Amino acid sequence: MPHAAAHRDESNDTEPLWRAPELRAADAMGRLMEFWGFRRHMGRLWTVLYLSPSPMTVHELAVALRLSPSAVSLSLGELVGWGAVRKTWRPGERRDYFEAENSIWKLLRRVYERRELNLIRETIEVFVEAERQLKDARTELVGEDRRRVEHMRRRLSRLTALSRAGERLVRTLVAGRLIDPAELRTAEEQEV
Amino acid sequence: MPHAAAHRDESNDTEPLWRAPELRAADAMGRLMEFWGFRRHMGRLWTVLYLSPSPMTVHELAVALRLSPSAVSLSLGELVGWGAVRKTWRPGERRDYFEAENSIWKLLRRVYERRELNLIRETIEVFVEAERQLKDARTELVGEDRRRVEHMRRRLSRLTALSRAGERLVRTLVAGRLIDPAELRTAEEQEV
DNA sequence: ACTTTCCTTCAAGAACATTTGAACAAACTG
DNA sequence: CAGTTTGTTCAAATGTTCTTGAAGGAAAGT
Repeated sequence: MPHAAAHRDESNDTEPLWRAPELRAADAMGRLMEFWGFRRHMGRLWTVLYLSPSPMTVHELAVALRLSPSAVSLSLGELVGWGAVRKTWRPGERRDYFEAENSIWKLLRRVYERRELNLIRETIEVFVEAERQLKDARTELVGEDRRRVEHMRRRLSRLTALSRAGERLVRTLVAGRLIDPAELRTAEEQEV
Repeated sequence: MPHAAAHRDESNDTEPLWRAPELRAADAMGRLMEFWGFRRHMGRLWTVLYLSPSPMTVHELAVALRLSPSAVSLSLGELVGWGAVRKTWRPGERRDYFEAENSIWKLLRRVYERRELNLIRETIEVFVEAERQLKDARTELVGEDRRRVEHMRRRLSRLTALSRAGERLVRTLVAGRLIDPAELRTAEEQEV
């Protein structure tokens, strides 16, 4: 029987009743995750696993989301890398099962720590470096140009101060402590 | 003289000393903005305007960032739409000048209000709708399937609760009041 | 050892977004 | 009122990211 596997799939085309709402929720979360800078499919896959009462295989996920197994594998791998999904096994079976990390708070924290904090830090570094360059340039200039560069330097150091406030803010979030947005507001009001 | 304009540009290829640091800072901010879901150029343009002591024309911006005037015009228009840049005029002159909105806090607030808050609200709506669909499906099912759908419904309502907590959190941020990340943590721990 | 099943990797093709130059429009000038 | 300058819009070209099917490889069973 050459098309055994295919037949199995196609004969199973009586979709379960919950497929439609599952897809809707998964797509909504996919949109959110895409907006947050991840692949759309990562959010979709995670949601299906999160809603599922038991771990699922690549094939089951592919059927649920109408994706090719390779697409599933790709995004699933990334999710595992972020700790959003874990590989598990069932005693007798050989194939892999996947289950969602259920603590969203944990996930948020991990992403902010690994990704956003790094990005802010790198940005701050560039600002600081640019500020240094401006300082150097200033000594070679006089009159109009010098005043201009001095203005730029002041503005740039405001950006730096603001970014530092942002960094502190994210660190506070990750630590789960109270966040005061006023720090952002005042960071840009202070004179240099 | 056919190439008058071109000549004017090319003769002006002695870059001011501050061009390099300006570009670096603009690119760093562009990266940040891109990560935040805007065009890269929007961050770059805003930064150049923010650093500049006086409003600038489309042409000046194009030179500073090595962009075509059309690209500048496009992203500048979007920035104006977000209130991040304002059009101004000089008494005698005919051409448009652009200047940056300097209060970054104001900008953050506006974006969170207009964009992120909307996105969360739409997501919540879909979750609620999907939950309703599951409820409907539940009545038609028995045994294993019914338990499965009930599990999905519980999970989905946890997602909804969490999103609602997120929405409140953003609203608190916009209002400039103290944010308690613990609300997120506890939102997903509560039983339905 | 061979087969089967399952997952992953890869390269080609498709879909999508960005960038640009050209055409257009508006606002002033002589 | 024709001619310039300046900004915007649009369609074509370019570049980038996604998606997929085919090939490869690991693990378990025969």
